[in-house]
Amino acid sequence: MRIGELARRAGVSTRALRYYEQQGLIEARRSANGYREYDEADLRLVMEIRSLMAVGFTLEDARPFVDCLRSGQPSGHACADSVAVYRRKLAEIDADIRSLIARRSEVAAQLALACPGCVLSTGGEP
Amino acid sequence: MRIGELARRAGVSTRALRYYEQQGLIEARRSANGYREYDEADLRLVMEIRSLMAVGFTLEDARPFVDCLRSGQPSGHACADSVAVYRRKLAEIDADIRSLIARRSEVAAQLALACPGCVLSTGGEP
DNA sequence: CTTGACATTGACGTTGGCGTCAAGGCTTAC
DNA sequence: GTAAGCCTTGACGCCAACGTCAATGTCAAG
Repeated sequence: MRIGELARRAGVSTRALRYYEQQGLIEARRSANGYREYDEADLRLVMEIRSLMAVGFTLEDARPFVDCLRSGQPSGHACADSVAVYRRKLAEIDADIRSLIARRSEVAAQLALACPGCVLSTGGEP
Repeated sequence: MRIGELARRAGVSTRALRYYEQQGLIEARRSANGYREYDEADLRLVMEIRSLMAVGFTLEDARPFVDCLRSGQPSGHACADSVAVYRRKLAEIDADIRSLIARRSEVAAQLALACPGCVLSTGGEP
């Protein structure tokens, strides 16, 4: 398939696909007229990238998963590097959550000073 | 005082101060040679900005607080606009926390699939 | 033949909050 | 006079992940 079809099927823009290629995440063979040609394996790569980005991974974070799939593994998280990224991202997310909770309490305290009673009506912590 | 002293006392760069001025957050009168001249009130403005940024506010978020102080209020959160920003930011932070927690559980689930036992050793949620 | 839908590369724009030169002017101390 | 240390404006760089435009090529259908 060509880039437009891959984009539609993967739910991304053609620009994004060219960008992924530029970043070395995906490759395409070229047909005689210079058009990129993709197959079903490429679609799986792009879907893997998008599902990882959907949970907050960067393209660099996604790279080991893509490499894993391209190395012939049936799933992107079957490789040690991918698992390492999972663990690192989990730690990052935990740190972010802790930081946000700390900020929340600081802001809530300031709001309580500025407008007693306002904090109670905001709905509280999740 | 001139820009260098204000920068030192506020703990910011001179570049940051010029940027705040460009964004209309602070003003400076000019001495005969064209140098910016600041007073203690300006120092308070900059400290207000920094303390807000320290808890994740953008410069735009800080604007109502600065306007409040410049209007003669003794504290930046004494105005209705400031309180509104506090409430909005609290809601934003809450949404961010919820989103991060959702991502965390998705990533943890993927990690559990990829490497059973890994999740338990990461320390758990905050 | 031409229209239209596809494709190509290249390059600039976006967002926020500055960092980092560049090229020069002012002031004071030696 | 000259070195040091302050200041000025202007302008490009950075980070991610593309969006968007430009100018052009390809190909099947009418």
